[in-house]
Parts: sequence; structure tokens; C-alpha cells
Amino acid sequence: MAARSFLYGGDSGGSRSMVSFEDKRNGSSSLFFRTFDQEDNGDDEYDDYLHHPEKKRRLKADQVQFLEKSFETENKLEPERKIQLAKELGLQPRQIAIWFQNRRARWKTKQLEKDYDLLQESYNQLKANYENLLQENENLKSEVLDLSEKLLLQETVKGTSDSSSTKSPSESLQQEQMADCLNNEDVSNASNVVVKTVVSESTSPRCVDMTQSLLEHGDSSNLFEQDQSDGSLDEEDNFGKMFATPVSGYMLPKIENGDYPELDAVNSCYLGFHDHDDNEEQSFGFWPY
DNA sequence: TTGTGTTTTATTGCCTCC
DNA sequence: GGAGGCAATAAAACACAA
Repeated sequence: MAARSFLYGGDSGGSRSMVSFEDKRNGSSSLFFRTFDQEDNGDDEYDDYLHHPEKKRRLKADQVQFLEKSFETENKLEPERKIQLAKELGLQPRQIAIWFQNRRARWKTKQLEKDYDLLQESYNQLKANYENLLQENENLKSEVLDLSEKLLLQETVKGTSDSSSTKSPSESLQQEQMADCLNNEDVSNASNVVVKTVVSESTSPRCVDMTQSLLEHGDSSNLFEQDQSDGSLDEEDNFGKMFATPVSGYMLPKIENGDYPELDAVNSCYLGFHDHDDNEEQSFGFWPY
């Protein structure tokens, strides 16, 4: 380590020591500071000091206030300002430097606490959004199931009462596929089959939007992606998984190379996390809001 | 008064920059 | 290599309950 002489030495370039003590000559409690040059080594006061080292003293309120104001304007201390402050406050430059150093440390700690609180708040909001999405997903699934059953029933009744009527081959195939899926409780595939019907029958505007979107994109395979999990994940795991795998690919805007959309544009559902390339390390964006 | 927790002042060792 | 910054830490000063 570079040799630093302390007891306030070393700041002004020379090897100086300083001691602070109460001004007992006039009985006041104010501090004044005395410096000892090397040539003072024979001095009685210095000798006294060596044998009765002073305890550290707190700065006075007005000194602290002055330093605080100075810190507000600039939290780093250039040598000129340090000398200036030391003169104005009757302190050693070294004390000023130490005060600024400690003050910066306190500021940093506070800042970390603030950042932590912000992160905590954002996490809570994300979690709430996630839970809402789960709920909405459940609602939509039951609605699709309900409508599918209705449709099947309708078609069955129609089929028995009108067995002689002619159907196009594609209509027949569609009915068969749907019946298969529903018998196998494969709701996801059933939704592919009935999606066109759902558009016309759904009472949910959101559902209509979604199914129309499906038709436009020609792919509904992501609609029930959550269902593809093995069910062994707990809620926290699903929440984490969502960051890497969007709940529904078509519902969320396509994200490429960290080009994030505005939150409002995706109804605050986009969570700011993405994995843009299988071979690349996942990168996580973050929007505090 | 005293024990205890918190805050402030100061030191130490390491690191970076010039 | 010196100057100065930072993290970790010591220790004095302070606050406060019992």
C-alpha cells in the first residue's frame, strides 16, 4: 500500500499530523483544530497528544449542514474544493475527504434500497398480471369447451333428424375430427376444428378477437400452450417459465433482438423478458412501471 | 445507570488511473 | 509510484428502553 500518514496527515502533501480538541481556554465547546508540523515534534502539546490521543469527535450540526449542501451540488471532491471547504469549516482537508467518502457510501446504500424496492414492486405487478392471465386463460378454455360441446350436440341432433341430407366431404371430415378430439379430451385440437364456428357464436369479444386472429395467422397451436406442461410445475415455476416461453405466442408481440414494444401497446401483458435465440444466452429486458 | 443497537468518524488494504 | 476511490471494518458517539 502507498504509505499514507494518518491522523489527518498526508493530504496536503507533507507528513502532517493533526489533533482536534475542545477549546478549553475559553470554556466553549466549539472545536478548533491544531496542526503539528514535523518541526513541532519537540512541542509539549504534541507530546501531550502522543500520550493522550484524542477521541474522535462528531462534526457540528452546521458543519454537517454545510457539507450536505456541498454534497448535493457535487458528490465528488476536487482538491481545490476540498481545501476551500476545509478552510470554511475549520476542518482538515483529510476530514472533508473522509466525510465525502462516507457520505457517498451512505448514498449508495440508500440507492440500493430504493432500487430493491422498485424491483420488488415491479415483481409484484408482474406476478399479478401473470395470475390474471392464468385466470383469463382458464375462463377462455372453459368457454371454448362449452361452445364445442354445444356445437357437437347441435350437429348430432341435426345429423339424426336429417340423415338423408347431403353434406360436403369436407364438412363430414370436420365433424369427425371434432368428435374425435372431444372424445379424447383434446381441447386444443378441437379448437382448431371449431374455431370458425366459435367466432360466430362466442359471446366474448376477447374470444372473437382471438379466434379471428387465429384465422388470420392460420395457427392456433399456441393457444393452449400452458396445457402442454406436464402439470408438475408449481405456480412459481410457471411464472418463471413464462419469461422464456410466452403464454401464447400469437397473443404477444413478436420480439426481435431486444426491440421492445411500448407496454401500452400490448395491454401491459408483455413482461419484458424474452429469449431471442435458442443458441444465445437468454437476455432479460426490464421496464419499471 | 447500563446494556444494546445505530450512526458517524476514521483506518486499512486493495485497486485504478495518470 | 503516488494520489485518490472504494469496501470492509473498528471504534467512538449517540439514542433509547428497561
